[in-house]
Amino acid sequence: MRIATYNVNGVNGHLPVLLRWLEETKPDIVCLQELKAPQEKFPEEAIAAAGYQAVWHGQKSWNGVAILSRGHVMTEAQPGLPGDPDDVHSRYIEATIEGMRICCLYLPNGNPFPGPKYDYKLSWIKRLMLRADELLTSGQQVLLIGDFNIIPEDIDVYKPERWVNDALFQPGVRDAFKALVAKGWTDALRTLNPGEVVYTFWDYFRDAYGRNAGLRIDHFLMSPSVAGKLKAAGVDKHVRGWEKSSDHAPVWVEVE
DNA sequence: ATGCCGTGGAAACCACGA
Repeated sequence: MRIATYNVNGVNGHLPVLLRWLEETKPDIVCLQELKAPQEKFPEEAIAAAGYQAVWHGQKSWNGVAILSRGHVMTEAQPGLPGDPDDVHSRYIEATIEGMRICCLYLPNGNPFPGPKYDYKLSWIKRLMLRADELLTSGQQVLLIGDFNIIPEDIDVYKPERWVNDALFQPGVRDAFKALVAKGWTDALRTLNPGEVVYTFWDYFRDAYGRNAGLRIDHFLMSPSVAGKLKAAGVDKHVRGWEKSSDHAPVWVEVE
């Protein structure tokens, strides 16, 4: 089974690229982030015509997340990350597919650092870690998937020294990612590509993609029972080179 | 060293992204 994640940077603005990629790679499960569309403007019909059932949590202008399933029953969809009833951002949705709890997340960017946006990022991470603890102790098969807006290590950014003041590269958020791994979550891309440069995002300007000046910020974290079935992981890097592409590339894993 | 590009929504610019 192939599971993928893709920050689409506007699900309607980049719909042709999304549909082309779905047709080309036909993943079984897809997590989408940055829909940038209100609930009623999600392109449900086009996604259905491509063969996918969908659940989503939209928001006007910004954020927005979705889970797509191709030929596998999707149940118990639950939007929202617990822990703060005042948080109105659409950044999190869970659903169950084939016995796996799929958690699709779009973690706050947090820039500029320091500041209230970075504080929001830290508080959001705290809530995510509480939910992650719950899911891990439940013993079920769980995947935390999406745009974490965290650069885990120096190898995950083209020039680490340029990112030391950036919210994506602060010790505070990198330590949180490390803590999740230490608790038993497997970083699928890093585990299957040890010591290799693997990017998932390239800026639109300065020909970042052409220069391969990228970041690894889209991640799969797997609970032990799923990690044991992990067979492959990679990035559909060529999609970033398509006309009218998102600034992220799709990322995928294969599980038994 | 830097939103240099791009999206969405409102208003012919602004907020936001990483």
